[in-house]
Amino acid sequence: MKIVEILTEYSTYSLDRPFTYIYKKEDDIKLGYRVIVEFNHRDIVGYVVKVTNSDKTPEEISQELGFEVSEIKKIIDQSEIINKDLFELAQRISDYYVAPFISVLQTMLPPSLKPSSSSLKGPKIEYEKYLVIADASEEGLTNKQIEILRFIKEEEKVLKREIKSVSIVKKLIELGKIEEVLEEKNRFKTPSFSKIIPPDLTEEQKRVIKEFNESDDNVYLLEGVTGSGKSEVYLRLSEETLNKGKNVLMLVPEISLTPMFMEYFITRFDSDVAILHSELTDAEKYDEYRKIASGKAKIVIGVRSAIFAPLSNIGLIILDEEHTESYKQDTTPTYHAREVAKMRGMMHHAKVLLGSATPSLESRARAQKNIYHLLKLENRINNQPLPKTTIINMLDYKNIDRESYIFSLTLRKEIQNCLNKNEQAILLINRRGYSTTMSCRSCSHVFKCPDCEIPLTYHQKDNMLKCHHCGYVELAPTTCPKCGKPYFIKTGFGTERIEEEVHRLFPNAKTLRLDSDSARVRTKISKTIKAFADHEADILIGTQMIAKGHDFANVTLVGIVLADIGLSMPSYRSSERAFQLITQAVGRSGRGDKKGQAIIQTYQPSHYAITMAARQNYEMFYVREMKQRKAQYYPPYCYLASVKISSKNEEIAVETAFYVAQFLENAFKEEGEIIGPTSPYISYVSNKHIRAILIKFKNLSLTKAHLNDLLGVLKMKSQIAISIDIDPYDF
DNA sequence: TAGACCCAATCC
DNA sequence: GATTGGGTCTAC
Repeated sequence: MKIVEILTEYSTYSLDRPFTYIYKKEDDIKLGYRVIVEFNHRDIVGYVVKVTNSDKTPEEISQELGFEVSEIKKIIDQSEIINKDLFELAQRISDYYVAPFISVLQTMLPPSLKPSSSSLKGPKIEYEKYLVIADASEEGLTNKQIEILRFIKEEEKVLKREIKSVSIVKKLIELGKIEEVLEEKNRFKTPSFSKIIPPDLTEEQKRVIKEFNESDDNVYLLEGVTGSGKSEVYLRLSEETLNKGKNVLMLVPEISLTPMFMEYFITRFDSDVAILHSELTDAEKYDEYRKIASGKAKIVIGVRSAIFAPLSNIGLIILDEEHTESYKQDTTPTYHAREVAKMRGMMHHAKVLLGSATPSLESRARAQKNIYHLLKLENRINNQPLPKTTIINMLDYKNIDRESYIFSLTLRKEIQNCLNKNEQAILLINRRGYSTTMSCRSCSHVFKCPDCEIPLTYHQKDNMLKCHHCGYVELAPTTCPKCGKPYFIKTGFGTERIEEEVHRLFPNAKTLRLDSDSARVRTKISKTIKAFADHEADILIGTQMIAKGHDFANVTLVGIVLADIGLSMPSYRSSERAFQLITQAVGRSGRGDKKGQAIIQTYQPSHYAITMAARQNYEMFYVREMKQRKAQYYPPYCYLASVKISSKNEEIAVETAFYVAQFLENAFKEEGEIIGPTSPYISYVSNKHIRAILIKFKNLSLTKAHLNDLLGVLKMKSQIAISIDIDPYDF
């Protein structure tokens, strides 16, 4: 008999420990298998973390442990779902981010494999039936049968469903002439492209590649202005890694960038590429995952969670646009792909390459201190000039177009010029939907989310009001629920409104819109990007999704409709975020032979994030912002951790938050600075009141110990939920 | 995390 | 007296 320790599928701190079961049957049961067990009157999925043999009877074991042990009901897997490396990685992540271990496993694995009941409904391996020859002798067969037999012999292996003569096939199988074999089917079809000859490298690129190769350092930061050819460096270094027989893991910040990189890799290398991102169906994810795990893929491209790809023998991990916030997960486990990449790099002795035109301050500061090896590309390819940039002060009436309060005179004129020359433009507005608020014209009633109490965004396309924080939606009303009048005011604008304005002012321009609303339709993102690249539209309107990394040769104008969004956000990173977004967006202009320009509309024309982004001057921004961070004591000068307390009952939330703050004050004393409790920017989401406490500290292991103590004390409390975020972004 | 269990409020 | 709802407890 075996004593088996399992973790339950429940991802909560109070259950983050093994539970003991027994298994009497002979079947193999090993660490890393999923099982079904009864747990508190319910069948759930468990994950095996330890198996020991025992001669004792169940009664003796129960006696010894002091509780009744029950039996494992069923074994789900025949092999471990993750390998040893990933298991160890999960432990490190759980430890670093103070997250329940099972929550890490659940984020690492595709829907079909995760230790959770939902995985049982997920797609399974799909097989395809093939026919092969078992006995090629033709004696006693009819001519028709011989025809089919010879055909299969010729082809060696034939898809069963492709042979129409079902009855003959059946007969041949009966006679033992041919037999069926099952092969796993891959539901994701990697597109094919014809191979291209790599471009010549610039002297700068050669120097950077040489420096990378000659160094033994682990982590590199490749800082290169937009258009300086970072992608080509990634490709060359990947090639060398593959030639050494090692594999490459490449992370991109947005789904919209995977097709581009996939094409780059496929057109250059013969090795198999696997893709992991949310445009894939669960079945496709599962197949790609198995393809990687079985060693069939040498290159993996994907977004944040692809850092968990079961790729072995990794030689190089690349994070493109390493500053991107989407690399940080904001739910438990609140991991950052860069940190995980570093952990994996250490474990595999793989080099980690972080690339960006606008590195995050943390990374750049580390490079400054030689923790990362700094590599620089200072010039654009072919010495293309940087786009000419104009900042438009929207407060100045002279700039205002009387026919449009959204576009300034300059932007409107330049869009027209761009269209006249048959060139393309990108308009960036970092806000989706039509209007940011909707209110009643007669009684001023503002439509708000019933669960979060923040104004609802009006979406014209489906005529609905949506909450951008919790996902609440309702049909847009025809009359005011308060006073019954049918007239409304819509203030503030988003992507939909810009698109409408463009149609009004430039009726002949063809437009495409891309934001996370379009991401709801599978493959919409990649299709839109392709359509724009093929010049099927003149103007692309979108959120930050379109600002990063794309290489559209015919784009000569980038308009940032309102650069201030984000600057007013209450976060210590808001300037950095705005600077990066604007710099990246400006960099989309003039990447081909034609000269590009960018127009930045703003109400804060002298804000340093905006002026320095306009000049694409990262170094000056870095120095300026580091001063700011030092003065206010924020990262990279310290570490941050946040504790969020949420409850349906506001009083309990507040009370607990004060208790937690006090507990942490006592624990840290001089070792850290406790801020709060505070009401976060959004303090009421999905019917829950939230309070937060911020810890600024230097000693990470000490902090984790204190946080674990806190969890120990708080475990028993009901009606409250607690979440911990290490290196939070929303403060 | 989610059901069982307990107690109190509420209904007819 | 039965039913419903909320809060608390606990799991191997």
